[in-house]
Amino acid sequence: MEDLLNGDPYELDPLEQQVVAFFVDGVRVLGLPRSIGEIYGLLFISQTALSLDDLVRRLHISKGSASQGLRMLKSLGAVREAGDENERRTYYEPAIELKRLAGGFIREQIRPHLESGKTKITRLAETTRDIDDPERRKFLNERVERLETWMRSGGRVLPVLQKLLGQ
Amino acid sequence: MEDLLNGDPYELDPLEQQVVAFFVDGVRVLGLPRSIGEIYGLLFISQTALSLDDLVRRLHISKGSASQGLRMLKSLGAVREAGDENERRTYYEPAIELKRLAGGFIREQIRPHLESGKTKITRLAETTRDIDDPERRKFLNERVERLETWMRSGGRVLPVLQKLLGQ
DNA sequence: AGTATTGTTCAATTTTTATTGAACAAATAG
DNA sequence: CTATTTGTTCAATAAAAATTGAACAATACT
Repeated sequence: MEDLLNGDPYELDPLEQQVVAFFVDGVRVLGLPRSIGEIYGLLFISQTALSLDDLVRRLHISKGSASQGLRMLKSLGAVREAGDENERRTYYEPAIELKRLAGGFIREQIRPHLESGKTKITRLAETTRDIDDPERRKFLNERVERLETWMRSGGRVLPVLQKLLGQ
Repeated sequence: MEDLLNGDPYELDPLEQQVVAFFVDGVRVLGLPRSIGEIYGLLFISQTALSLDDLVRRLHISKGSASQGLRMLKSLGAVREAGDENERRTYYEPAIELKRLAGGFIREQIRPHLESGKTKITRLAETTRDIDDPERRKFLNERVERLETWMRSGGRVLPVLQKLLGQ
C-alpha cells in the first residue's frame, strides 16, 4: 500500500523467479501443489527467515494457501520455524539437507501407501480363497503372491534410499 | 446388447473390482490417471490377453481413454501386445516383473525431469554470476551448489533403485 | 475493557487434468 | 468397390484438485 510511484517493492527479482519456477516444477514431479513449490523456493533462496505474511505479499498467494502450504512443508520436515521464540509472529526457514527432505517425503507420502497397500493385499488374499474353480484360484494366488513380492521389495528399498540420500 | 433379462455379462466380479481399485490407488501415488490403473488392474487379473474393446466394455471407459491409456502403459513397458500376429485386433497382456515396471517408470517419468533439472540449474548458476553484491552472490553460489549436490545424489540413486528392484 | 495482529479453517470458486465421443484414417472382409 | 472393424486424435466436457477469501479463534497490545 505504501509504495508510491514505483513498482511493488515486494516483487520477486528475476533470480528469485527462476528459483521459484525451478521448485514449482520440482514439486509437481512429486505430486505436490505448486504453492508448495513457490513457498519452499522463496524460502530456499532467501537469506533471512520469512513470515507467513512475507510469503503472501511476495508470492501473491492467499493467506489460506500460505497457511496450508506451510503446514504441509512442516509435516514434511522441509521447513522449520526460525529461532526467535519471543517474536510476535513466526518466521520460517527451509531445511536444505536432502536426507531430511527425502526422509520426510518417504515418511509422509510413501510409507502410508505402502502400509495400506499391504492391508489391501491381505484382504485380496482372503477373497481369493473363496474362489471355487481351482485353476482360477491357482492363477489368482500367483498374482497375489506377486503383489506381496512387490511390497516386500518396496519395503526393502526405502531404507536403502534414505541411506544413499543421507550424506 | 445380447444380454437378455440378466445383468451385463461384462460386469467386473467383486474380486476383479477389488484388484482394479487396488491399482487405481496405486497409480494415483505415482501421479498417473485412474484409467491407467483400471486398465492395468484388469489386465493384471485376467488370465487371457484383452483387446482394447474388451477394456472399453468391461471397464465402461471410452475408446479414447482406452487407446491413450494403452499407449502410456506401452511406453512405460507395463503392457505388451500378446503374440498372435495374424489376429485382426491386438490383444494386450501385463508386464508383471517389478524390474520392468520400475525401469519404465524411471526412464519415462523420472529421468527426463532429472535432466531438465540439471539444465535449469546450469542456467541458474549463470544468473548468479551477474549478481553485484558479493555477499549475496556467495550465498547464492552455496545454494546452487546445494542443488547440484541434490542432482548428483539423484543420479546416483536411480541405478541402485533399479538394481534393488530387479530380481 | 476494546482493538490490532497473526494465523487457521473451510465452503465457494478457479484452475488444472482426465475423460469423452465424434470425426477420421487404415486395414480387412465381403 | 463398399461395408465393417479397429484404433487414433483432439476439441469439448466433466471431474478432480488447488486456491481464494471471508469468518473465525487466539493472543498481544493500549
